[in-house]
Amino acid sequence: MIHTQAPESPKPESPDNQVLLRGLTVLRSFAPGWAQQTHSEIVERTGLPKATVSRLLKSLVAFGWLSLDTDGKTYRLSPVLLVQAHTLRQGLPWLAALSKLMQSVSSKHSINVGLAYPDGLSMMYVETVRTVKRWSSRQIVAGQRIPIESTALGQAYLASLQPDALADIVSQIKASKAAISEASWNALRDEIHASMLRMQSQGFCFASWQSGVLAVATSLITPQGVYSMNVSVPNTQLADAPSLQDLASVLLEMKAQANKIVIERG
Amino acid sequence: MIHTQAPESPKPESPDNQVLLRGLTVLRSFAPGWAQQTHSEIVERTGLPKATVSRLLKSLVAFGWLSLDTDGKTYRLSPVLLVQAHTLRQGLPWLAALSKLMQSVSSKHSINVGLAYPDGLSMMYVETVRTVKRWSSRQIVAGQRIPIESTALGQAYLASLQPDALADIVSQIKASKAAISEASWNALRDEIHASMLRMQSQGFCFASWQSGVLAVATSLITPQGVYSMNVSVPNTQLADAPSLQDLASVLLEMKAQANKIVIERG
DNA sequence: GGGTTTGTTCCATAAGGCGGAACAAACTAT
DNA sequence: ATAGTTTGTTCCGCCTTATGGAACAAACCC
Repeated sequence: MIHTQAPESPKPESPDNQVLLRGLTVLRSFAPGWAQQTHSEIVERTGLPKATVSRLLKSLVAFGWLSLDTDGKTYRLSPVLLVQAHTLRQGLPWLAALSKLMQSVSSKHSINVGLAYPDGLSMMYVETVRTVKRWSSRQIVAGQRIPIESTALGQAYLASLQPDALADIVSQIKASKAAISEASWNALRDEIHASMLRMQSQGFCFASWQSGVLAVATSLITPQGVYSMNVSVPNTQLADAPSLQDLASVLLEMKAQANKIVIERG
Repeated sequence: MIHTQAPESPKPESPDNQVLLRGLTVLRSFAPGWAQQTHSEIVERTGLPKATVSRLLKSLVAFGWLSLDTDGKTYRLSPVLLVQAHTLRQGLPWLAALSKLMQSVSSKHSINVGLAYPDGLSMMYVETVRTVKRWSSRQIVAGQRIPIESTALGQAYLASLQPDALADIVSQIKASKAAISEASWNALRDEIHASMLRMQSQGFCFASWQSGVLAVATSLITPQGVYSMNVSVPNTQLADAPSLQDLASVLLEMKAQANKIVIERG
């Protein structure tokens, strides 16, 4: 039905489920920073025709995936989505036990602990435990995304990939960074490479340029895919601040126990 | 495209967006207790034809809304959904401040505090704060659903409805309770009625038959719809346990402050 | 090694999605 | 008030693409 498309159209790829894709695209357009949108904003952000968006919005509201404010203009995701989030967590059989482990590690060492999952070129936090004592400047909560290429969390995931998959992601990253200079691109590339080696030899990795925070991360392989865990502390100069080595040993100990949990609760 | 439908089909209502509806139906079939499903389970639970489900699953995985386990058989919601949940919360402008309020109330009085939103015939927790001290038997987390008609939380919501909307919901509840006796239905009906009167006169309500827990609730009206808040404690016989009146006054005080928050952050 | 369950691909048919344009309604600035 | 602008909905003929039974393939299980 791609009436828009140029007439040549040599049947490119997958003629699959236009309507569904478009509806989900609208749902996706509600991303962090765009939690509420009007019809015209959605039209602009998705690039879909006015009439189409109008129809989709009506359906999405009727089906209970979007809700309309009392002003009759502002759309936002329906709170019912939280049920899905709840179900999702419930379906990760090892998550409950791992979450407890993360909490005990966090409170024992007064460090922040996070579990993340890859999402495109980002890592997305699935579960986080912050210590109250050492307050971190940025709020870190489940669902939040951070760049994949410049964080320990992301590099730990990259290190788990097969060479071809890695090459694919790296080229995507490069494409997304068209603006940066060749030199800093090379630096980034080297950084990633070094992290991979460190993962292989020592089992963890860290990203040197995360400002204000000292963090190490490692991967966690589950039947549901590759996740990534980190521990971090604000990068203070306090005397009792843990060293990189301290963090790494805590992390590796936690990883060992996490692996056991994942295997038990498959 | 309703090839299935009986041939009469006098064009009943809305011929709107079949594919989208069906795709979302599949997503919805991942409900609490059904966090992971195979193709055939989905076919059975949704009632859709095999071929259709096959196509939809392929699309939903490709679009990143479902994920497939490494066994190639088990589908579950993609962790990326947590981004949507995060966005959703971010889009409730008053939620962050209200959450802080809830936490301070909870820790000050050692009680559990909850915020919920109606979802069909259930109330769904949007935010919960449990005290560590008095441990409640049931785990209460965001996304969890509880019946609307037999809880303080639900009755507080019902009390906010217009008469016709209320009648509609009540008849739905009755329909869903076809099995119960006329007598206990009448008892339930009276209970709801009494709660409504209590809401109007005193501003809060409670449900007497929630076992093991003493809870009071009230409504919270926002530009995004009517929410419902409760405070509760395990129903112990301890000497220092708060009375119903204690809870109610805490709740009403909290409601007053919550209303201010909602108005400020509209 | 036959029978059952599970899942994918085919294919002719026509249902239902498509989007430009016309229309309606709500703001805004004179 | 009034004209112009922005925002959103409905119409409608065209035709793409969703549809589901059936055939097929694969895994599973006595």
